[in-house]
Amino acid sequence: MPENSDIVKVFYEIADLLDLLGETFKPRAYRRAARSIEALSEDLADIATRSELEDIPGVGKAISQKIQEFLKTGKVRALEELRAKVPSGLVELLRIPDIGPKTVQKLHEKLGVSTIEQLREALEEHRVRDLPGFGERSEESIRRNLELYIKQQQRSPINTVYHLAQKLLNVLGGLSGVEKIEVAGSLRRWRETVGDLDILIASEKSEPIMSAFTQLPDVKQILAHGPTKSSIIIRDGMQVDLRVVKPENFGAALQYFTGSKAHNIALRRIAQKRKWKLSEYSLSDKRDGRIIAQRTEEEIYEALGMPWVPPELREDTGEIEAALENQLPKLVELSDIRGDLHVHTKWSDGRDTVESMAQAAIERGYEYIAISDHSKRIKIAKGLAETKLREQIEAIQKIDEELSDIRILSGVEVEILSDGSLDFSDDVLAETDVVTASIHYDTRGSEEEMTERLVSAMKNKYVDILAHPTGRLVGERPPYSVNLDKLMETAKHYHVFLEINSHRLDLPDVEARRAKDRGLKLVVNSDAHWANGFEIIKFGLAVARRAWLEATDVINTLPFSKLHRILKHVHIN
DNA sequence: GCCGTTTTCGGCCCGACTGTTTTCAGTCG
Repeated sequence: MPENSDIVKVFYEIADLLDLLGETFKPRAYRRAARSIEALSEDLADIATRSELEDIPGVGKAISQKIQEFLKTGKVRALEELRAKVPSGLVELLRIPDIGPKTVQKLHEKLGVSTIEQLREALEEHRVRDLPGFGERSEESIRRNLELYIKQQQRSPINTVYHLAQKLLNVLGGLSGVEKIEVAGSLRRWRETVGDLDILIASEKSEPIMSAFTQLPDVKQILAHGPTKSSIIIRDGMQVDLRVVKPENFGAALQYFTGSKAHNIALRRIAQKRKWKLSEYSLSDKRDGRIIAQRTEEEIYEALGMPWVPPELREDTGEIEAALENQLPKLVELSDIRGDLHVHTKWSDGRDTVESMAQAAIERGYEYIAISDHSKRIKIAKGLAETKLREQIEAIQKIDEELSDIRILSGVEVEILSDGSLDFSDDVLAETDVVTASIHYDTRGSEEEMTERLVSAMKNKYVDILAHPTGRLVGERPPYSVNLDKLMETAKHYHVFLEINSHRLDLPDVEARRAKDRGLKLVVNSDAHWANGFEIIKFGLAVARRAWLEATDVINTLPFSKLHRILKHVHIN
């Protein structure tokens, strides 16, 4: 069964090929359709069955037909025809920074370059500098960009970039003349990975700030250095873009640089209809240049007829329509979170004791935590055998009685074995308060096998939570093959809560949103392995917010008095 | 190729920076 993402790839490739053939507007149309489809929470096949493909924004007659053709045959003839017209390596050349369709065309027509390898040769033989409109400098720039492309075409997980950003904000925020400083871009939207880091500063004088920025001790390469906009590569390979604007333009600039690109394009279309234009400086009247809004994001959104849209939602996946109808969700916030149901201790592979984890949770203002150490099958994580687990349950009970500020639940992160059975028998599970099931080993089964394994675990009458349901670890490990629709259906039927794991970012935002759409409740857990580990909940919370989740969609926003009623077997004392 | 509170034809987001030009094209975000 073809997935939406397969047809998305087809349309992006068609767009690239049309670019290379010199088309201007058709590529945009295909990209717009591709983005719309990426945002769907429903299978194209189902939409096609209802003959509603053309209701998708950006999808008209021609694209609708191509979707149907793809669903039927698994191919799109128009794509095959385009591929036949364009040498196969050219599309990859477009991936190199600063090389666009026009440059690729020239490289191919004048120099016969159609692959990365041929480009490298042409650069070595200094043939690129002889192209019309090119010179020594542009040849050198292409050489560097090619190196960059080969070395690191990767986005970094948000947790690593987040801390780098905090450091840069501290340094740059301390420069004289800086009135305001904010991160923008995908980091402000809390995307799970970040390609480059965007920082925005409000100041009356930009040049000194730009000079200081490009002379930071960690700068490895300066990509651009203008009076208001500069880009650098810092030592660990991350690209950082800095933009300085006047304080009165800060709102418009922040809106603009936060993106996403798709969100901004959609906003501009709305502005355009009113004969206005929206730029990084202001929202203004096209006819007389009158400024309508510029100082804050709130003013700009309000002028466009909608409330301020939280950055996490700005992906053009329905948030603008919702905002226009005043139907934005009231997103779950950190202050809504009352506890954490996935916490490890020294008993298995954690670093700290039950007491210190409880103390750290109290300091965060939590009402409850569940200690859920690994089960015996996971030897590498010192998984607990039955006797150890029983000892731990007793120990936790004691500590729970001593500490009046918090409830400590006895939980377990029980391994789902290869055959779908659990690492503990039911009578052992029954002694705990909350059971979290998950998979850590033997993850290479087929989609059917992995799905069946997870489904049979969820059918166990003691399982409350399925932890990191897809198995992915953002930036490191891909998900296992699993049918998430089936998984969600089962979770709903057997009252299992799917986890958003703050360390792995699993479920991913898109899937968490689908889960909500299906009426499931989720739990946002830290998976903390030491006392300072609770703070990473902010990354899981960001996933929840990007998934449009409200407090009522997240069970660990409930007070304990209500939470224990929806878990299957909490022992109340 | 898509779309419609000026439109079923004629538009399609906006501006900074770079390198090559001598007024601009290409790329990016």
